[in-house]
Amino acid sequence: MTSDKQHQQKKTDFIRDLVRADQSSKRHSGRVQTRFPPEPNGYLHLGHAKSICLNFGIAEEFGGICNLRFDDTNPVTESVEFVHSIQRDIEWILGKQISTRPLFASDYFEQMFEWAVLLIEKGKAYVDDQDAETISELRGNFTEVGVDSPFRKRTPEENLKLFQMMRDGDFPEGSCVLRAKIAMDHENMNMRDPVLYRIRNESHFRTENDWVIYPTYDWAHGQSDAIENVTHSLCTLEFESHRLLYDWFIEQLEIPLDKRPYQSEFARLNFTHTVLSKRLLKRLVEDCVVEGWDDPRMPTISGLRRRGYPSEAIRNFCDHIGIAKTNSTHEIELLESFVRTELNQSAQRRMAVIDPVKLTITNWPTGKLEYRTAINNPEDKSAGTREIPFSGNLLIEREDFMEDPLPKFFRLSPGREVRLRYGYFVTCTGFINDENGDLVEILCTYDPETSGGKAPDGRKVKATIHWVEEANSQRGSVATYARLFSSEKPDAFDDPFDDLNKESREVFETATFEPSISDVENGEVVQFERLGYFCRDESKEILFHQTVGLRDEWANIQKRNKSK
RNA sequence: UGGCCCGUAGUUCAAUUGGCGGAACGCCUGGUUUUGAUCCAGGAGGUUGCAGGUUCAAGUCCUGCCGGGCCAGCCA
Repeated sequence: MTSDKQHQQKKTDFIRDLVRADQSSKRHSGRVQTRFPPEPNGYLHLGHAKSICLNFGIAEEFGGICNLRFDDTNPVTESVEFVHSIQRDIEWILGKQISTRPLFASDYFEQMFEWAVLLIEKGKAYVDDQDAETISELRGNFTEVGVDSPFRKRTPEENLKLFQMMRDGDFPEGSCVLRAKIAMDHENMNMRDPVLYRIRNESHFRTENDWVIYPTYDWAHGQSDAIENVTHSLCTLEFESHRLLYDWFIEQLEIPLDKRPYQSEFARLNFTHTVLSKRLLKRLVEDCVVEGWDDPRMPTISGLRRRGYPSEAIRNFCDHIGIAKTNSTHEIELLESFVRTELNQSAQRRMAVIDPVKLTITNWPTGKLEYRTAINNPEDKSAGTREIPFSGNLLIEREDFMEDPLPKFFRLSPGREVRLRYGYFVTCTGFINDENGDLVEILCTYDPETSGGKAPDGRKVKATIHWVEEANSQRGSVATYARLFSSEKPDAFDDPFDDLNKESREVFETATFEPSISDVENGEVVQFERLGYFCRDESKEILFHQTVGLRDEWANIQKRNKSK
């Protein structure tokens, strides 16, 4: 972590270099202001986390502010539900409240209308009566120039009158639009007379029925930045070719130099084994592949929060990956390693057996129950200790026993001695299978001299396994998770859903826990020793979601053997 | 097909702006360990997309190629 912090201090990505240069050359009088501009039409995901850390981070580093602005220019898809979820997710990612109140592009509708009027007066915009299909056809393509609309030469007076009529609701939806008058033969397609306003007879979640014309994103975005005094308008690579258009608007509207936002573009975040497009995420929810936007398998902020990811880990991850213009896909393992680093420090340890099988200590005094002392967090002595009941009737992980042990399998098998964590050394003397040949019980003897897990004669065991005392155990469920998509790049499939991993969730409904599990609060993450980190669900019953597993050398050995 | 952007280790980023190509994660080996975890030490991994050019010196500057991304919504 130290090396990361050092790295961060001298970190110079191309955007910070630019901001630093602008600040020292006194552009905008040295002021730095950014913004995070989501559209309230869906839930935030990991890609947004990168942008949130960037925008709020730069504002903080350079002594400026970063506003949350909702780009609510399309009443068809947006709703107040998303406003709330977005705000909550941002504050969770940031680990603190946003210091400024949220802003809305819809608050600037009147100003944008006036600017559109100005453009018309300058002869730089016109009302076009062509339908959407015709406009598209006449726009041309990469090799052919576009063709002027027959309505392109309408006079400013006529356009002014028609635009006012559009606003007044005199025309049906789709009958006309307001277009910028730039150049139909421009090599940049975005400059071929883009649409500025369209008619939508829809109620907007904030302006309600005040408007029937709505600005397009292209028309609204740069001007919203200018209104808010944004100095550095940071966005993803796909808006690179729009920058020319945004600058053209600002120039035409004669926005003063010190109020002009300057756009820089960075690569969006991608991960292996998942998708990060709103469209596909929405489909996962609607097709019931997952159980909602906050399903622990979703790469949404709410999904990760439910799964137990610490926001600190996400922030550290974003700091670590930096920003660049190279399209890139990160290994999801890298994020997970940040999660482990964080949780290893903070999570209390508990014992749980998620796939239990009986272990009976045959030489244990009948009816005897004793308590063993366990350390809550070896990385944090202040977390203290707790007492765990122990007897001759235990449950252990089915995985921790093999009748015929594979090479390098160190755990229990007939004749072998292992340590029960915080308990005693036990030696397997036998096992019982049912009529189907399935293991139902393991028989052991214990060595009373090894109380606390140490042998006075100094003999060693190769494995320590976890356990739960049966009579005093708590019962509940544990869900473990695997990748939602099997391949590294599901986007490479014609339909990424063909790559869905059908076994992305496994629920252990007969999981057992040590009694102190009831102290774990909803939403809290604990480490189940030797299993991984698990987050308690908000539900009343005992239910844990696997946050991330521990690094697992045994699993690596098995994987290697398989591929041989 | 036109325009714009991007190519450095398996992955993601560095390289004091033209001066001996490094780090993190992953992988491998060893040590420590009452979690096969953590922690510690070490290792493998590179023709800097390719070919020219400028220069005492090029990952960095120039030219050409190759590969990838984005743009032809009244989505954002």
